[in-house]
Amino acid sequence: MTSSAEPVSRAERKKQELRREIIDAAFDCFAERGYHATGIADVAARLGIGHGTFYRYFQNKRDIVDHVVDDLVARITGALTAENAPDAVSTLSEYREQSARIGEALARIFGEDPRVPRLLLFEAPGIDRAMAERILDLFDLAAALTAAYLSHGVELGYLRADLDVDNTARAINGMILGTAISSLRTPEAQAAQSEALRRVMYDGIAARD
Amino acid sequence: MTSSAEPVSRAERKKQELRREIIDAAFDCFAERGYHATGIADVAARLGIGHGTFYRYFQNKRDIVDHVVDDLVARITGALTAENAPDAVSTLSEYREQSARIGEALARIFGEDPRVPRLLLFEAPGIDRAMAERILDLFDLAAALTAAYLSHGVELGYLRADLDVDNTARAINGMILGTAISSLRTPEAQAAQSEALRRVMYDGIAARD
Amino acid sequence: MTSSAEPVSRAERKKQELRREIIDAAFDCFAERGYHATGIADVAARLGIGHGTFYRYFQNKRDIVDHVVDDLVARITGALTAENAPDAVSTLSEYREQSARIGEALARIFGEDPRVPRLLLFEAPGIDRAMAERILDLFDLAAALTAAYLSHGVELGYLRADLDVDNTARAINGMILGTAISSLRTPEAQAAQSEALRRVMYDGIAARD
Amino acid sequence: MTSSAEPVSRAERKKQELRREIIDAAFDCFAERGYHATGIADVAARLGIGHGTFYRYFQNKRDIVDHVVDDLVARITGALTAENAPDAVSTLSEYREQSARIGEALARIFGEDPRVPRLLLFEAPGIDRAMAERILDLFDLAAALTAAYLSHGVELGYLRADLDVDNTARAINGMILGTAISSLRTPEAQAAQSEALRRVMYDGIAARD
DNA sequence: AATGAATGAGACTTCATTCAT
DNA sequence: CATGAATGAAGTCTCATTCAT
Repeated sequence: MTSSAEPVSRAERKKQELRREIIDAAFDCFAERGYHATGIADVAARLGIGHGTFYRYFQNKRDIVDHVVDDLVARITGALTAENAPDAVSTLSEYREQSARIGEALARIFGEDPRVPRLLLFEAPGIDRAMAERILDLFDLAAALTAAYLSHGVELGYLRADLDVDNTARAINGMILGTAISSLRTPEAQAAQSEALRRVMYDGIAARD
Repeated sequence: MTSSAEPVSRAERKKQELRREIIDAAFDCFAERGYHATGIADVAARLGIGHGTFYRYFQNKRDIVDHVVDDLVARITGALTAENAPDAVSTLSEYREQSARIGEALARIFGEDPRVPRLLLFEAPGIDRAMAERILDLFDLAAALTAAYLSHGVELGYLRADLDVDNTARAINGMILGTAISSLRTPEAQAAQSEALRRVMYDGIAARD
Repeated sequence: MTSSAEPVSRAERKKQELRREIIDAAFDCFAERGYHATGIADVAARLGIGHGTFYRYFQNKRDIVDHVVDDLVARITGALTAENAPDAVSTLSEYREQSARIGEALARIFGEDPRVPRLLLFEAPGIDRAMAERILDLFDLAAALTAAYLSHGVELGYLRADLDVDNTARAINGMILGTAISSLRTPEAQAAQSEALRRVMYDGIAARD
Repeated sequence: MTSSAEPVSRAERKKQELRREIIDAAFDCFAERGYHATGIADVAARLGIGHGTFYRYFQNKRDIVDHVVDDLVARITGALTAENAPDAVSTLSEYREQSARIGEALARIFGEDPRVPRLLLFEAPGIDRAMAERILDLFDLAAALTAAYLSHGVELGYLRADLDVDNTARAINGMILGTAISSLRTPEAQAAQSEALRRVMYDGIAARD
């Protein structure tokens, strides 16, 4: 069987490879110097390609940042949906474990590469109204996801019966957001912050009598 | 006594007035069209002044956005420190009331003018590394402030004795942040979100037996 | 009376002056090197101004060529309508004289500066569909004008009664056009060509018995 | 006898065929969108060939337009020289018939495909100084041709003895040119214009007593 | 003090052409 | 022989900033 008989030719694969490299290089540049301070020439130079080549792969500068964000979103949702489904747990302690796992997954993504939250939270929203909306969409999506987890818990009785799932979901996601932002400066505090987050989340801060 | 004899002359007052108007106009523009999409000419045109005049009041384009942020920060801290001090309360219910008041104050600022959170959270961080740091400074400041409230509560015994005040403060502020961002799209949900926030904050989401 | 009291300030006059200089420089460049081979930088350099200045006076490159054409059209129509009206003549010999005058006026414009026909006939039509239409409009206008002269002659009886004025007008204008094009190469033949043109126009080429 | 033994191999014929198709496609594109707005890729795409292939048949973009013009010129001269020679007529009425035939042939070419005059008169001259000269050469050639017809008529006595053949030739050709241009907008007027043209040409516009 | 005309650095983008496959 | 990926020169246009009036 020759390689030319394969559905994806070597040339095609190489093309996809370069496409990916451009996305990665653009991510590097945008995260490092910011979207507006980055020129197409910078992205191209980082790869050692001509800047005309960039335009063979992406429509324009605005185009690629969408793909960069696509990529990050895929990375995050991939990590989250990997092994955790809302209905995979049935007790509070299982839920705690699950949320710890989720927290760890997020911590890994955000903590290991602070450029991810930097680009998503600090760079992207300022690019454009459209991009700001995309980020807000992401928040909405995350809220819906978290709300599903909460609903499941309310149904099974291990979460408060009177929980306002939607708004509580947003509050919890806000805590995650706060952690992500904090980790931009103090990535070493990640673990403690996750712990504090879960403590608040489950039990609140009020003293119990 | 003539006005010219006063320490602040009429001309000086007028200058300060225009300075303020420029800041306000810049805020309007930046929030409306974004920092990069706004030209100095836009700001000047909004005031009906020549754009050369701008440079008699501010060093450059980058300069003014600092002042705009100064202004917003002052507005927020002013609202917060107005009547609430960490040591003004001594019981849990008083604390709940106080945090409700603070929440209302924040809601007023963020909810009444969504351009405030939009500029602070969506525009500013993407301008510059320096500006991003300023925003992170703000988060740190807010964390310290919140931590002070929590410490006070721990000392007086109405909050958990084992509270990790610093990290918990960041988690709580994250919830506020989440509320602020949500209110960009659904300002009408403000009250419910504040309520949910406080519910999580004090009691968590876990069912009590 | 101070100059500032005048309706047109010195600054305003200077602005109009530069505007005119830019149009002239653009005309020079377009006629010399062609529209597409001319860069805005070339036009600016010819005047010793920054190329950014150009954009203070004209929207873009396409914009100015319209003004250049406006200018040439005004020059031509100005020369034509100066002293000649269709109803100013009443006999054939007067008409011959009038057409000789018109021919001389056109010869002066086209012959003295071959760049005028070059730009109007050789450069402009290839710029754009819109510009080509403009040039065709000019031909239509010229045809209407010539037709008016012919109609007058038919009415007064010194031109053939059965003249197809519209199509004959186009034929005559074609001869003028041919003369203009010929003069691009052999300007010295202008007079002889005009003479031959008028000879054909009035009497045709057929021998008379 | 196999085809490979023939002086022009099948491969060679195929090559010539594609060459011709490229010229035609280029003509289509240039006439449709203009020379400068047409990219080599457009021409190639119209044929479904790779745009690299173009360069195996033509030196460069400038090269092909020369061939396109060659082609059009051949088409026109072919139609003109087909059956009409200056010395084929010997009386005025025969000459009238001959010029009617020539006029019809031109009308067929220009009228049936307005892209021919459009490219020759509106696109080509603006491409280049060299191309403008080529078009002027064409006018000169046409003038010489027409002059030959006129000379013949003068010699045989059916045209005015004192005819300035060269300049009259240019005047007549100008009328043809005017007709061609007019037919860009009103192709339906072709016949009437040709008639008016011939009327002027032979008898002029002046009334006869 | 206010103005806005002038400036030019600099960014994006296109596309004719080359050349390795 | 055909292809199309890569290239970079070149051109258009914007806009922050300066400075003479």
